Amino acid sequence: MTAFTDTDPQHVDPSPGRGRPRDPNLDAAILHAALEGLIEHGYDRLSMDEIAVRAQVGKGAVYRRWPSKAELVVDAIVMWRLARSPVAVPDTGSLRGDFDAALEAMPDMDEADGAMFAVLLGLLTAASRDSELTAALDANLLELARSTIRDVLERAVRRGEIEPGRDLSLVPDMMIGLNLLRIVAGQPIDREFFRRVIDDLVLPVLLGPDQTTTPSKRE
Amino acid sequence: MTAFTDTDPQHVDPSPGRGRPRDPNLDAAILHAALEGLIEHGYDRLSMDEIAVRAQVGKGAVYRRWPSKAELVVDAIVMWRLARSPVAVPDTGSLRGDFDAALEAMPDMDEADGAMFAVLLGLLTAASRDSELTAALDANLLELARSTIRDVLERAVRRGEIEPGRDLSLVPDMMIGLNLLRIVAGQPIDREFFRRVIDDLVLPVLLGPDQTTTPSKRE
Amino acid sequence: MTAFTDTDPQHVDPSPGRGRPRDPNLDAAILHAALEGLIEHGYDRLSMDEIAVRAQVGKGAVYRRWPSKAELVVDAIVMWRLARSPVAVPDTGSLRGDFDAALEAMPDMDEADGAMFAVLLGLLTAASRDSELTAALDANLLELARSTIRDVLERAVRRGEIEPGRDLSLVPDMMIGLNLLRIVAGQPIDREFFRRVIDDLVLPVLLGPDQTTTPSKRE
Amino acid sequence: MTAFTDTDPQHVDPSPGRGRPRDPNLDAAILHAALEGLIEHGYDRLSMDEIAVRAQVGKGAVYRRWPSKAELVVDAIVMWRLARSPVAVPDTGSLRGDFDAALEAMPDMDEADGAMFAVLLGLLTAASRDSELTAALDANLLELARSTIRDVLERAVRRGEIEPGRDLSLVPDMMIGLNLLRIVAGQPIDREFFRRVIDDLVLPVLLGPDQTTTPSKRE
DNA sequence: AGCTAATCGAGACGGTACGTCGAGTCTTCTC
DNA sequence: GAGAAGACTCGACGTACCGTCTCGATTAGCT
Repeated sequence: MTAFTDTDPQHVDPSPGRGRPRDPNLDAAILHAALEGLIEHGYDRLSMDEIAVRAQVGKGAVYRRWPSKAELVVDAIVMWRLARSPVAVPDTGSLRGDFDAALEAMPDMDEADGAMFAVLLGLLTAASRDSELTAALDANLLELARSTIRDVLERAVRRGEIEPGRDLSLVPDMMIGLNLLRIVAGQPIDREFFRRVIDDLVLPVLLGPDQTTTPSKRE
Repeated sequence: MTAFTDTDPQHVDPSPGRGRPRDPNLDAAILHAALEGLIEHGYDRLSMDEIAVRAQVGKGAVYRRWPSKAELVVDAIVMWRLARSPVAVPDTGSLRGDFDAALEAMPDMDEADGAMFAVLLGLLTAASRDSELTAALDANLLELARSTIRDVLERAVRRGEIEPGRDLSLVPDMMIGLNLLRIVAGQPIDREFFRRVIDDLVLPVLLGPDQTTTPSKRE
Repeated sequence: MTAFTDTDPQHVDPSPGRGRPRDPNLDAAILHAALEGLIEHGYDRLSMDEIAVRAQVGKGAVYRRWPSKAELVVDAIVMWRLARSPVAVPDTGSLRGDFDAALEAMPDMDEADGAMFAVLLGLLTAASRDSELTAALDANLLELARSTIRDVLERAVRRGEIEPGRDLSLVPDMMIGLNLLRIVAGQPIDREFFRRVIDDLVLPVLLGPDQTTTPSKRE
Repeated sequence: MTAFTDTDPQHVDPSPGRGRPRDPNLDAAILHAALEGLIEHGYDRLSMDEIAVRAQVGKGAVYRRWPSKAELVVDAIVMWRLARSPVAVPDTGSLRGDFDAALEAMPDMDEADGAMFAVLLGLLTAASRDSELTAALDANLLELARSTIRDVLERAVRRGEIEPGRDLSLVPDMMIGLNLLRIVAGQPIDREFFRRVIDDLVLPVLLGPDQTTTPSKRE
């Protein structure tokens, strides 16, 4: 189940010599069919038969590439995610500037994106029983967001805007977690919300005094 | 589909008088059977037939009360949540004291709880297409956690520990969101983690200087 | 299961003293409802719930009178049968005259009758696993027809039209069997057919020479 | 619903190139499983699930071939009937000799056959609402018996044993009808009964004087 | 009049079968 | 060999029906 960690969605091409080679167009066709179905029906109501029909492909071709519906759908979402954003935030010279730049670069959510978020959540949770799937999603989606934020923070530390000793490891997760909650509650993730997160939570944490000098009692 | 918003899990009693009334014991029996099955197998592998057999009940009795597996399971989880904790945090006289008390009152997660969280999350996702279901889960589970935290914060404001003008509306969601993320990632929610959230994020935000006096530029 | 042999469809009225007496109107209402449903849907598709609703009666009232759907339907058909024909063939003074009279007295089959025959057959066959039910149908429906024919034959024997020693026991069954076959094959039972049966089969058998003097070899 | 009239029980093979062809072994396996269950439990108590399990087949494979339980069972009975007897009666040189030969060739009814007859009858009834089904049963079962008897009669006419002008069309139906009645009444169809039918009814009709010269009055 | 008991309509109950649908595998023929 | 097509097993789904049971509300006879 190494599918998710590969940048390339398709799996090993075992013996490149003998026989008819796989049609590379089919990978994309299947992923797009999965994505469309996902947006229309959600994970549960999406059937592999429908994906195959949509992609004008036999079910064999699908299962030759992905071992299960769950994993196909994960790859479909990863593809969607990768195609969506540059992810890299430019260095503007200041922490707040970086956040402002990120906000401005943030794409407007259209309807499909909203549906996609819902689906994504669905996947995360459907995956919660399957540790490999969870790990894969974590690596591909959550880590992607985490590292983007981490980059911004590290630059600020290097600039001296943030005290060097601070443990900032929870900050990215805080931001991601808040977004997750918005998705769960069915609320939109827009610039307005993001700005409040930055102003009311992130900047106070980063720029405020270090509270760890007077920690709560430990047992 | 007003089922979820009722405190009482069973639905409308259409014409009270005519005909044999529903056996109220069955509601509980079915919910418990659903919960047991949920913990053992997870949402996908749980079958309505099994629930009926476990509860020593005909399938008709189940479908007379809940129109689908998903909605039954939602109610089962709501019941589980409600039965689990009073959630009220005692007033210790200080913000940090309240948090410490909450940490200590926090129940140890046993295996069933872990499974339950996973299931719960699974449900959130299954619900993401059904706005009523989402709303119900939100109202019953998320709001419950939110209000608990809000109480603690409001007490601190009244005591003068937190500056009165601060917008604290995001703080509860921040804490909940971080937990959600842990669940998604399959990591445990233990006291250690919670303490870090409080020390590294919550207290700095609450007790630090108000950053909103120098907000990021607004377009 | 003495239901079928009673002229009166309802069963024993055990203790005529205490308690509210059964509403005698319901017997007929239920039987008619059963009959209507039978004609509309056939035996299999007819449900006890529907009968109860049609008769504006609780299911309890039905099962208080008949122990099962099969037996209710049998009684419904017996009722229909009894209400339909005088059955007695007048003595015209000659065998052929009696048959002619029977033919003329024979009611025209309307559409409902056709459906009824089909249902009747259905019942006969549905009953074939239940010996008591079979016996009841036999006694109530087949024997009714048998005895009518037997009367005509016995009169002819007394008149001397038929040789006294002949074994005529198969003749009624022959006539009934031919009708049964018509029903099975979905063909109408009309006067034309009946006349052919009488002319081509019954009269030759009754009036022809006794073949039993030269029987086929017995092993 | 042309299934029943086909000699071959399975239905149309829609496009005989594309896709995996239906496994022809399954047709037989399912039919035999149906037959076994039919004999053991009768029509009502026979379940499609049991048939599928017995045949080691998924329910899908059953419903892909037959649209309902009733129609599967009809085909199962047709198969049973076809496999049972060559039905041809040898030419012994005389009418009575032919009948004697038929009697001797007549297989002893074992228990399964008795059950089968009952089931068969049950099917006729279930079929009585569905004219196509009725027609199919007629063609496959009744006509088979009719033609066998007709052969014997035609030979006798050719030999001159029976007057050439006689309308003998009712004779086969008379014999079949009597058997049908026996089945309905739950009585055995044995050689003794059959001999009485031949001696007391069939031979008198065939060899006696033609009564049609003095028919009953026509209106 | 009160008491007892069986009735009534209504509808919930356990159980069981129905016919459908989905996941993942296998098998045919064609390219 | 890969490709489309579609049959295969397995198992859950939600529905419908049977025959029973349980409500509150009648409706009699008996005290």
